[in-house]
Amino acid sequence: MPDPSLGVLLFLPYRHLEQRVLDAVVGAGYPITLAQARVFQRVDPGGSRLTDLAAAAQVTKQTAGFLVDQLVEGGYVERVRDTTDARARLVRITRRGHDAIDVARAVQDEIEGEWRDHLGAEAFERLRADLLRLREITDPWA
Amino acid sequence: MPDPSLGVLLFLPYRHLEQRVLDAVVGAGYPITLAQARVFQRVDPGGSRLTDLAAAAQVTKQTAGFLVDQLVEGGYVERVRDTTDARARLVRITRRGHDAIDVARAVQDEIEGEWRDHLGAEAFERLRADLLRLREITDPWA
DNA sequence: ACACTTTAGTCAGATTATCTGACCATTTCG
DNA sequence: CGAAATGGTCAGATAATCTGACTAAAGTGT
Repeated sequence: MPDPSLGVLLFLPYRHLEQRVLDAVVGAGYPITLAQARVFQRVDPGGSRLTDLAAAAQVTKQTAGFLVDQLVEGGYVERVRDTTDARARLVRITRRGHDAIDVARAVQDEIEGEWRDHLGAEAFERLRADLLRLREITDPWA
Repeated sequence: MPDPSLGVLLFLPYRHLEQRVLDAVVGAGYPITLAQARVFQRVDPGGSRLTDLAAAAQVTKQTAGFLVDQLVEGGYVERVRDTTDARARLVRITRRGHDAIDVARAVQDEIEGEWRDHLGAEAFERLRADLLRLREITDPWA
């Protein structure tokens, strides 16, 4: 396959990372699906509203609600009252959720280390910086 | 959101690109779903076996077969005999499929142009080169 | 203060994508 | 040749996602 598109080039390492992190988290005793993890990843440390989660994960609020229900079931998050708005509730990360995040972060650091070794520290930091700049024009939330 | 992970940083532009390309292709009169497109994207110009498509797209061959059926239905690909192996068939891109690809490629070029403008030509080429190197250790097919 | 509009979230039902397991036909290899 | 591997399909189950309709609370303008 000659000259893969930038889209594919972005996707390949993304999927590699995602899959390895997911495998590690599940393997460490935190069963979770990919779809659940994609929402979980977006939960703000201070708690998130369902609507915001849905927007960030680019799914409907129904889908987000469905997945949050499962995350609650798994013990990773809890729903608490939003004292500032009686319609809303906040999705908040539990202790167990934080434990799972710790596992994820460790694997992520490990993988980033591999990438740094392969590219060289300079190129690695450059890559990160370039991606951050790209985010400015590709992330509606940035 | 401070300091997003590299995973997220890779994902954001990827999704942006994918969504815009998909919207354009569908808008140009080539209805296709995301899942179908992800398989379609992997069809080799010379034709691909289902098993290879499945591996490249990281789905089971049943799923790949299901999606290829729909691509055939949409007129984007056809299944032809593989003269070298009577068990196999080749998935081959049709004329209509190539037309759809032309639309996709045009949008993709447009987006890459935007990125190049934003990052500067030098950084853009660097990014592409770094991602190519990253592919060496993240793509089982490279 | 009251009607109107917007926002947060849920309920119900349908569709799409995906998997596992079992199976058949053909090819490859000892 | 016979056993094992390979390419693919069939059947059935589950996961993820959507659209549409709805309730309740908040915000807005006169």
